[in-house]
Amino acid sequence: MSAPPAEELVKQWESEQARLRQQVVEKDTEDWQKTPGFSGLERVGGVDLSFIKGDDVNACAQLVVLSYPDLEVLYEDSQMVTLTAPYIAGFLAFRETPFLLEALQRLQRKQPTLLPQVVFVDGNGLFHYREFGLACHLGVLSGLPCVGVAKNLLQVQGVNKDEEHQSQIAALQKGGDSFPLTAASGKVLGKALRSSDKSSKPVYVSVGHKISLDTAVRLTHACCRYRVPEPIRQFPEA
DNA sequence: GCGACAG
DNA sequence: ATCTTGTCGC
Repeated sequence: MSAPPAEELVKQWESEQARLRQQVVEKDTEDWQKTPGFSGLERVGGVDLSFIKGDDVNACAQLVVLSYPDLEVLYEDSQMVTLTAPYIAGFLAFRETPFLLEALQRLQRKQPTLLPQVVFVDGNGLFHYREFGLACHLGVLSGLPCVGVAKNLLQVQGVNKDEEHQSQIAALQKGGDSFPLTAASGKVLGKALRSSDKSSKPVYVSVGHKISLDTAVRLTHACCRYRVPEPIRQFPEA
């Protein structure tokens, strides 16, 4: 048997994204999201896959749950996994989601009361070529509210890393300041957020699932001690 | 040929 | 993603 050509795979993945895209909920669905201080929010999660050296097949899938607002570790899980799908920009979810979901399912089985009320994901949500990045994918498949936080700008739908963008970054004065990432269509796909007073390089926040963009940005800022939100900043060692 | 390319 | 040391500044 021969492996399916990459082109065929990509077509298949595109249609899968289009199908799941319809299930994304782009607004606040939880009570805690609607309060100024997120009252009722007690657990925030983060997921990530980390690699070693030049090995792009074996990775460590990690899930951490922190208390809110103290951001103390309540739960952590690390599992070595073997990846099957290649990394193709725009299709990160097909490579990582299965293992992130497994981690959430292990938690649900062992300590369901520790399930996070929102999950931070390394990568984009709606800020994506087809408005369905990793954070949306994981959100829809898990049913949990998810927030996408990317450390680098994906140049997509007319959003460019040009001089205008650079000057908007320069105008972010303090932690919490942000500016919208607007697609050619006019839709705001995400926001560039200065996540702390000390970091001049912003993070790129977008809706994953079951949360509004403004709430996602506000929550991200509330979870940042440094540039990257605590739940996805640094994970325990493998 | 050159630039872009979440993780 | 990951490889890597020092260095400059507060």
